[in-house]
Amino acid sequence: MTAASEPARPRRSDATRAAILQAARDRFAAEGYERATIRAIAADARIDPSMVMRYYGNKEGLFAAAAEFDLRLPDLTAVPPGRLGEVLIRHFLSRWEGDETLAALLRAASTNPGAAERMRDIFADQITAAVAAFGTDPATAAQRAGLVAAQTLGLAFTRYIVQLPPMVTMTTEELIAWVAPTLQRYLTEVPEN
Amino acid sequence: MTAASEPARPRRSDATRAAILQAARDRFAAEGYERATIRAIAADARIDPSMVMRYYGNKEGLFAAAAEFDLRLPDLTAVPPGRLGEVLIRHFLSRWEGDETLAALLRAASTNPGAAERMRDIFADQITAAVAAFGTDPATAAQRAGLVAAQTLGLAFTRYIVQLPPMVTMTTEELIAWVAPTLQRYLTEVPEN
DNA sequence: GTCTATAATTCGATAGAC
DNA sequence: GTCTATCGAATTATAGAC
Repeated sequence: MTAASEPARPRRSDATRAAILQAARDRFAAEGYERATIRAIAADARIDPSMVMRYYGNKEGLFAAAAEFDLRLPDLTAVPPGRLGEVLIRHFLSRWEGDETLAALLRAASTNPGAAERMRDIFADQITAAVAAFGTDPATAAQRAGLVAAQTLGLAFTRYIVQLPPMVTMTTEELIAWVAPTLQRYLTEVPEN
Repeated sequence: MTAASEPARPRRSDATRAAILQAARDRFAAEGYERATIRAIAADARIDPSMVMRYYGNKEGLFAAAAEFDLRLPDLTAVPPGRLGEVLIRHFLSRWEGDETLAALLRAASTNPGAAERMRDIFADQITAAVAAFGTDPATAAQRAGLVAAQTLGLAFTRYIVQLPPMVTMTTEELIAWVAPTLQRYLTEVPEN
């Protein structure tokens, strides 16, 4: 048994696996879960479709591997309290401009239950933890995190998926100027009711 | 030629057509465009699959007919200027709670280009017109409309599609209290940059 | 108007040679 | 590790009987 504990030796198939994952992200991001076919992904990666099955078992396993995503949220306790909203939206925009994994998740989450569950885990857990960590009113931390996710995902959905003209045209700085105060309020202000 | 101009005489097939459209909305809303099959829709409507083809030509035609949607935005010029955000979000929530057409559009727009185009038309045209009508800074009217659509669709996406727990749990009044000030700012306040 | 039968594709997944 | 061949199932869409 020479397996299970050799992180040092790169397998020869690692390049193939990486090519498959990259092609899978592209296809899932562009076409969603159902329309992205294993055959097309394999063709993009210049390998045989059966290799995809061999490495990832089935289509769901491939998606699970391709849709791994970490928001990489910064430590909000180290941010000046008045600039939390700006830091957050700036981070989100830079995090997913140029990484199509989020687009793949967004498109797939609309129709695939597994993808929706992953989206719940990512946004609920990671944002809730970040929001709860810096301590505004623990009783409403989950609500605040949900609202941040709603505004953030709405921006991504309209800008990258539906591509509403004004949302596509705006520069990132314009978006930040508009949305930062919204997130700031969701994070720090006391509800009115 | 007795056709083309008899809006008075109800065809005997109208009940069938209505049943098909209702079943189509249900399926498209629950499963998205690709996974909703004509066979399943026909079975729900208790008719033969070929009838769907006969009435609507093909799957895209069926979706186009089923996804007809009007936001029915109120006349914003008749609203007290300080309550625009609240009126808008309250209207949105009541408009689509209980009408699955929006859910069908949201799910389908993620993967179907035609559905995305329809979503652009609805939200860009209808909201832009409503925003432009009451006259805050015409130069940024399109941006404001886009931001309203982003926050609104993000709410719908997280509450009805992805079903983030906090967004599902909140009551409509809680949502209104949180989101109304956001829309109010997008509609009426001057950008900071 | 309604249904049967089926054409024509396409897909995920498997078996097995090399 | 890689590929060929193919199965079995599901889909949209069509042709045509009644």
